Amino acid sequence: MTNNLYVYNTLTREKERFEPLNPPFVGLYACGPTVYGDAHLGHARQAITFDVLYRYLRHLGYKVRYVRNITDVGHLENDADEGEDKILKKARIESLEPMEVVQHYMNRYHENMQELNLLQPSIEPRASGHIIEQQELIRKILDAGYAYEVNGSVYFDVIRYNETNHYGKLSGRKIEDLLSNTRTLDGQSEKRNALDFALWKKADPAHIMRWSSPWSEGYPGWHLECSAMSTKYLGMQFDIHGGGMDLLFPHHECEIAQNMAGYGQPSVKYWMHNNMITINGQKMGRSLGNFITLDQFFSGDHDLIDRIYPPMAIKFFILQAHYRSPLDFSNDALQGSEKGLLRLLKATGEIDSLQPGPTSSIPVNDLISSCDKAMEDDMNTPVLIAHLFDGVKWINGLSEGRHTISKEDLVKLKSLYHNYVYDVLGLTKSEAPDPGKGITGDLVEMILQLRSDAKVNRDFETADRIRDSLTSLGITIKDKKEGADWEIN
RNA sequence: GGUCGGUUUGCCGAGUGGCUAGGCGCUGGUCUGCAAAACCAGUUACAGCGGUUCGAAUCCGCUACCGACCUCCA
Repeated sequence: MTNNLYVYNTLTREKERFEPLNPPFVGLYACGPTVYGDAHLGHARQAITFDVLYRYLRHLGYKVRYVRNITDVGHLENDADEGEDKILKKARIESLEPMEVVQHYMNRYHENMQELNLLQPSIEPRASGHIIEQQELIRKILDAGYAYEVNGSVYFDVIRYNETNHYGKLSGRKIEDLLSNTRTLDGQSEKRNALDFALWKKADPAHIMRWSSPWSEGYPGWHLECSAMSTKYLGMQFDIHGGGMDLLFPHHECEIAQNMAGYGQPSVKYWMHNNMITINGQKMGRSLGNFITLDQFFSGDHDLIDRIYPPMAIKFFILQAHYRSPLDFSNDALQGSEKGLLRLLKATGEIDSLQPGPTSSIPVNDLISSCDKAMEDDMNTPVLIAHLFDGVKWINGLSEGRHTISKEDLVKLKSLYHNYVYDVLGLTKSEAPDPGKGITGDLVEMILQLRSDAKVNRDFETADRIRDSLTSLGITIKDKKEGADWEIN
């Protein structure tokens, strides 16, 4: 199988030709959420980025196993030996069993992902279900001499590892710099070095989430689950590992170290990272408290949001920026995206009703190759979308008889839009609550019929009065040739 | 402080040496009883200074400003 796909590999900081280890199979692992709160716009970007990659690889003909984990064990609030597990904290605040918290937010996450029309991953492993695998990896790392046990906790020996490997090769750091910049935190006495990170933590008496192990009753370290689960489901070596840029260091750096130490080989061929979403120029994040959840977008229930934004508008907004660029949230930008999306979807739907002619007045093949090239160039969705908009002008022109298209080209054009708009980008017509049903809809239809009658009688005064009244009620009339359409604002 | 990245037209956002990115907005037009919607057209910017080059938003240097990571974070 051949392709011309190039992806930016964080490891080499270059765009590299994508060549799977075992074609036609592709292993894709993406870091999913820690389920202790509602998903926000940043989660959407991560999920959308790798959903499009998954869809695109499938479109190219690969058989992809897409693994996206759910972190349900919880991490500590900071890297010291104290702090509180986030899920535990949430459970305490909400008076729930930790697994109730996990289940609740996991369900909500899945709902949001479905609303964004994302495909379900092939496997969605949970950290809590892979304690044994994680312990086995700890055993391997201990046996290899890259970890040590202290008081029932096991730590990764970064200094030792760095003697034969480069700790920091993914994030472009040198261990000397890291050492000189490490902050002194309390409670690090157990570690030989501040850079060392936990593989297993002994649980203090108040810690509810705990499992038995050869070292202590405790819980796995913060970076271990991804190493253990990616290996279990994708093998010792796999093609792509993705996640948000904020996971680059230390999370992914630690993963690399764990895999090298435990399995003796690098696990990932291409590391891909999506950039952050910013709000007023600053990263949107849970720890910064400046995030807007997806449900808040969908319901319009947030001070910074002017109105309701349907899931597809959010998705299109994200796709109109390249995944490696930061993307700044604003109401204007979001509203612009929504309008553009409607235009694109409308034209895409119109292709089905186009009639072919003897010849084409538009270069369909050029459009196809431009679209293909955009995606091949590190999944450049904004450029792809720009080309699709060029085609929208043509489609409209075809509808209005300003252009002609051959039968052969029409088939190509149709499959181009279906492939990219629906299959690869995963856009759908927004499933807005249909106002055309129920008594409200019937009433509006009845009123519009009265107006229509008035128009036929050239009683425009009455017709306009009806329109003005409806407008003041927040109902917009859209007169068309076939009759009036309407929508509630 | 260290490392990395960014500064593009009213807004969002592509683009890496010469050719209009695109979307939204705005302006004009077509259609329509009028308006809206829809469609069409127009809307040429690249932080500052210096350098390389026949030619730079695009390469190099400096300055200013912004951000990310360095602690959990998509």
